[in-house]
Amino acid sequence: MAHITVSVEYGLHCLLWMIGSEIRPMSSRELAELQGVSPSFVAKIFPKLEKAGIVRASEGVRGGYVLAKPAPEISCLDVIDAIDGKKPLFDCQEVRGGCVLLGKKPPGWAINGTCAIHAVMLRAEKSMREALASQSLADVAEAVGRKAPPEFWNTFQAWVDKKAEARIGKPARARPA
Amino acid sequence: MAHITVSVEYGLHCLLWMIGSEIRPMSSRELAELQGVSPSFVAKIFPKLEKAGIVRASEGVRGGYVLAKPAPEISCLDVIDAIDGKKPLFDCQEVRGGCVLLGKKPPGWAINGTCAIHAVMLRAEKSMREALASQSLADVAEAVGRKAPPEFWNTFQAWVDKKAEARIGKPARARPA
DNA sequence: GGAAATCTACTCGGATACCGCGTGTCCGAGTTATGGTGG
DNA sequence: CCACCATAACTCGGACACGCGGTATCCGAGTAGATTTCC
Repeated sequence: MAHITVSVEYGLHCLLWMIGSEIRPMSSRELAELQGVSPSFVAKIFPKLEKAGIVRASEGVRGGYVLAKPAPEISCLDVIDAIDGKKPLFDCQEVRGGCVLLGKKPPGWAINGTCAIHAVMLRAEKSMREALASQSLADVAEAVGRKAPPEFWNTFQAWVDKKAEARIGKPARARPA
Repeated sequence: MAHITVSVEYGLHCLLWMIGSEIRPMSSRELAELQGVSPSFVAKIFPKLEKAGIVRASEGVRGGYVLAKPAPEISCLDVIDAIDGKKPLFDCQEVRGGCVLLGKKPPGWAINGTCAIHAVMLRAEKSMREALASQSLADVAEAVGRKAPPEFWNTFQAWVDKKAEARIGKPARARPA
């Protein structure tokens, strides 16, 4: 298990597919099927992205999710914090205050301010977060687009259109009984 | 639970206490008692530090651990990797290869090279590791020493000496039967 | 022919099990220093 | 007085349970669209 979870990975991949599809919402089921991952799991991720203001949900038979902001304004860090909940790199246990030499009531110099070890971790965490914040969804999408051949996007668009059409024209068919 | 574990925290705190005590080894029990943490847990950590070449173990009744290198040559990153085992920040599941549009045998352009999302994570991980590698045990110890009053170190030395004396003069007393 | 009601299938959203890693504890093997014993 | 030996307590080192967070799944509430029916 790594610090950045699989949920974040799925979320980022989904968001990349959603770029350019701001008009026609994509459902969590479509996104899951497209990538060959568990639909239930993907469905669990998106409510978090919606609460964070990264995507906007629309309900109903032709509903789904749409990016709530332009891709350049969504950073990887935003997605990570939205899904994993801003969990810290390091959880200081305040060991310094438990030293037997300090007694039950440690003096101020021992517990005031930030623990020196914690400070190192905070600096490292800041570097990490800055690196993640500097990369937007658009940046990542551009890197992906540089590799895929142009024809692939036509194939993708055709797949989306086919799925969109399959969602209409079926309801209220001949009554079972 | 955070990415950097409590084991690392305990290990770093112990190593800080060991600086300057290169002659008289400190046992894992002493280090635990000094800080008011579980002796069993501390004892579980040190074998990893020894295998990584950070500390040197000596056995027997007056045994214990000693820093294997000068404090300025031990970085926080060394300790983290030694205890937590160089676990990555992000574990890429290669989602890109599972896209249904690519079929069972994805073309080379889709799976060659590093996944774009993975690349972002690797850059962030590199930044984090560099920040951790730039801080040595000596640096952290200096930050701690700047806060503690000089008298405190005398108290600490006295405590160590008392513990060292308590370890001798007891074995082989009058036979029970 | 037009408009309202109904019905279906789809959507989101949260609540519920399973599993693996980290935390915490314990016990066994080996070694060193001590104290006594014999020469 | 010196060298040897047995003893005991301490050390390290790895193997064994408990609990929490992440992964994966399922089911219920609500909504938009299409069909059907009635005027």
